Amino acid sequence: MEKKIFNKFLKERGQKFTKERSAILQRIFSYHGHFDTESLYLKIRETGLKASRASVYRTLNLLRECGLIEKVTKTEHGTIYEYTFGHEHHDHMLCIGCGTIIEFYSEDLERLQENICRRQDFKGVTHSLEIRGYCKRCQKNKK
Amino acid sequence: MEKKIFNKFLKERGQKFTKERSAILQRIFSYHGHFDTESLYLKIRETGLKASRASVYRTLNLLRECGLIEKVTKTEHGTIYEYTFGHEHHDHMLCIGCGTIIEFYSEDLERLQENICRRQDFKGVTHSLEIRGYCKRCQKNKK
DNA sequence: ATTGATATTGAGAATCAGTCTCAATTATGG
DNA sequence: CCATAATTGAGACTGATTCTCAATATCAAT
Repeated sequence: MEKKIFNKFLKERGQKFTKERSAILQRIFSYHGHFDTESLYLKIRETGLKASRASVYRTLNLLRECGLIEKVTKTEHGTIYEYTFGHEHHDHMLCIGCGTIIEFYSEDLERLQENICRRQDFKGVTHSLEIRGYCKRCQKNKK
Repeated sequence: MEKKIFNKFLKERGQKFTKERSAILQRIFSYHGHFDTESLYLKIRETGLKASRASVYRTLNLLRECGLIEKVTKTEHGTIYEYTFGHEHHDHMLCIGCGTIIEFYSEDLERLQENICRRQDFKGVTHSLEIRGYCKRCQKNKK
C-alpha cells in the first residue's frame, strides 16, 4: 500500500523506485513508530539489505515530501521521524527520565489551536506539541 | 537584576562571573526576544566587546541551566534561544515564508494540557507548541 | 595588594549529523 | 534490448557545536 503511494509519487516526478528505496521503506514500515536515521541505517545493514547512509538520508527526505513520514523532533543525536501514513495525527509526551514517547490526541486541543490561529490571521499548516516531563514509572522511581 | 541571578547561580557552583560572561549576558538582554548563537556572537564582536565562539556556546548552556534563557527550537541553521526571565510563558507560531516568530499565550491551552497530562498520569514539566504556517503578510504575497 | 588554587579563555582541532560530488551502475519506457 | 536519465556509494565537505590545553583571569584568604 505505502509502496504504491511512494511509487506513484516518484513516477509523477520522473524518479525511480529502486531496490534501495524499497528496502528503506520496508524497514521503516517495520517500526510502526518512531525511529532515528542512524538506527534505521544500521537495521538495514543487519538484515542483509543494502543502502548507504547517503541513500537513507535522501530517501527519508523523499518520504517526508511524499507525506508518508514526518519529522518529530531534532535532538542532539539527530532527527527523529515517525511513520505517519495511516496513523491519525497526534502529539507527543517525552519522558525526561527514560526517553519514552507517549502519543496522545485531543480533539479539543486541535480546535483550540485553530481558533488561536484564526485570531492572529495565521494560516497554520502543521504543528507539534511536545510535553516534556516524567512518565508514570519514572515518577515512582524518583520517590 | 539578571546579573545578580546569574552571579548567584555561578557562586553556588563555585564558578566565576567573568568579563566575557558579563558581555554575553548584556547582549542577550538587549535582544528582548529571540536570537541565535551566531548572530549573538557577531553582535558581541561588533560592539567591541570580546568573547570567543567557544565562550558564547559555553555561556548559553550555563544561562539555560540557570533558567534565564530557553531553547526555542533547533533549525538547520542552529539553535534559537529566547530570553525568558521576566517574560510570561508563551508558545510560538513560526512563519514558513519569512521566518517570523509570533508569540502567543492561551490560558485555555495551558489548562487543557494539564488535563491531558493528568489523564495519562504524566507529570509535565515544560512544553513547547510550535505552529508552522504562513503569517498574514506571506499569505498575501502568495496570492 | 600578593598569592595560590582553581576556573576560564581562545584558537584551532575534533566531532557529528547531514549534504554533496562524481564516476559507475541501474531502472524504465519504448 | 537500448538509450537515457536517475541513482548509488564512498568519501569529501559543510556547518553547528564541543573539546583540548596552555596561557590567563578570578577570588578568597592572607
